[in-house]
Amino acid sequence: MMSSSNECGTVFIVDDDASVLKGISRIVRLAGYEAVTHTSAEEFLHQAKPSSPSPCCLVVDLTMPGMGGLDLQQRLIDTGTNCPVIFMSGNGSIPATVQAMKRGAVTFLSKPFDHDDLLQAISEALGKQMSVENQSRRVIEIRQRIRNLTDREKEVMGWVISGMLNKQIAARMGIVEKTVKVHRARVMGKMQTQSVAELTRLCADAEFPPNR
Amino acid sequence: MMSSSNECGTVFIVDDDASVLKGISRIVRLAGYEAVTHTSAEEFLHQAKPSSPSPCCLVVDLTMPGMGGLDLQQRLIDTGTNCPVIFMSGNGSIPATVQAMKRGAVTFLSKPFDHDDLLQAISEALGKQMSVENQSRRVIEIRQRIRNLTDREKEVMGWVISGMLNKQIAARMGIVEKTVKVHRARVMGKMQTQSVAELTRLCADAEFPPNR
DNA sequence: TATGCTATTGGCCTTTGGTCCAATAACCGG
DNA sequence: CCGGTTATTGGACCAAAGGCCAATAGCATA
Repeated sequence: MMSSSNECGTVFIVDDDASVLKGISRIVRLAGYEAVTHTSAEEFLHQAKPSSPSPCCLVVDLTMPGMGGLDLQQRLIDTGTNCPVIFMSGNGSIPATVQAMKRGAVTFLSKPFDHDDLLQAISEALGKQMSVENQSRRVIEIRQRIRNLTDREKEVMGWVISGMLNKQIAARMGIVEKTVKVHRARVMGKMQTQSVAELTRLCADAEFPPNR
Repeated sequence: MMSSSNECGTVFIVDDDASVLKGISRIVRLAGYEAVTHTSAEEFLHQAKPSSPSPCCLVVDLTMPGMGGLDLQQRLIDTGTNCPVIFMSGNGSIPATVQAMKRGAVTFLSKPFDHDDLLQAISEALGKQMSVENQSRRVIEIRQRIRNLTDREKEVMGWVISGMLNKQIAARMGIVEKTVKVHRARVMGKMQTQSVAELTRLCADAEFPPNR
């Protein structure tokens, strides 16, 4: 449970070979990371808990009985699990490497590999994870605010960030300008923005599109 | 000079083996693309003309006398040349594949490869090229408008898209509000925008940051 | 020196945006 | 039927943004 000293990330390791798990686990722990091992992709999927406190990444073998590394990676993508993947392989093929990298793998290590290469990949993965995680957290926050808007308010916001005047918005929505002002004010309040510029950026980040 | 019929893209092919050039060239032309061959990376760099009319991509061998495929790819990146790269290799290594993909290669084909794999890769590359090119064209357009702004106008724009009021901007710049209004009006004119929301999006796309 | 561009400011007036207080109406779950 | 939420509108008022016309000053280049 307790890692060595400085808690700077969790590394999930998945390989059907117990000795490999043991070896990599040792390397990872010595570098100050927490290591969690699994002997199959299925086991990992059942037990893995999403990253809450510290960033994490996954070191996985390409070929395993049952679900392989590529399948696992695809599964993570499908379930929206944001966790960088580092591949290992004894007899990896170029096509497998291409596919893994296309899907966003951090790197693809051929066994046997240098310990430093692994640690460097882990460092890169955790760094990437952290920045993506930060961005993701922000987007989730913004979307939460948007969910607190009523349909009418969302509609008005869409027009506002498209640069329409209150008068024009009112015309399009078939209501009076005064009503638009009210909705607009509520939008700014709920979105916690002080200006249209800010609001525009928030919506862009949350992929909330302007109305045509 | 004249390609077969439908001009839907140019494929630059670089390989030191003339027979390979000939073979691939034939496949590419039969698929309706224009093929341009070079026997070395150096030769390509000297003679290549940037894409003006039709989209283009590059099919390059990994290992060649002199500058290799990876070196060529790096060179293109360094010079800001936006051209998708497809790698070919007879005896490619995993590390080379990883590096190529990390730098944005479309794919990495092991010789001998299926003709359809190559054509699919080319199709993907040209599609990518086109969308990137469109986006890039837009950004260049916006930056051109920004270049037409005077320093003072740029400064005001930075404050405007950060959501500041004219009064606040005036205070920060040590000038009168009236002057800010004038600059602001010129900014909206030169940037061809009708609203702060629009302006904010243009600046975001052109990576022109709001003032702190 | 003259001309042109830029920055700066003033006044005046109109349009827009935003706030406060208040009120009506529809709808929904208890 | 009542209380809570949402949508809607009104009036009064103030602040902010923009347009139009005009003017001064510094600077660089022809």
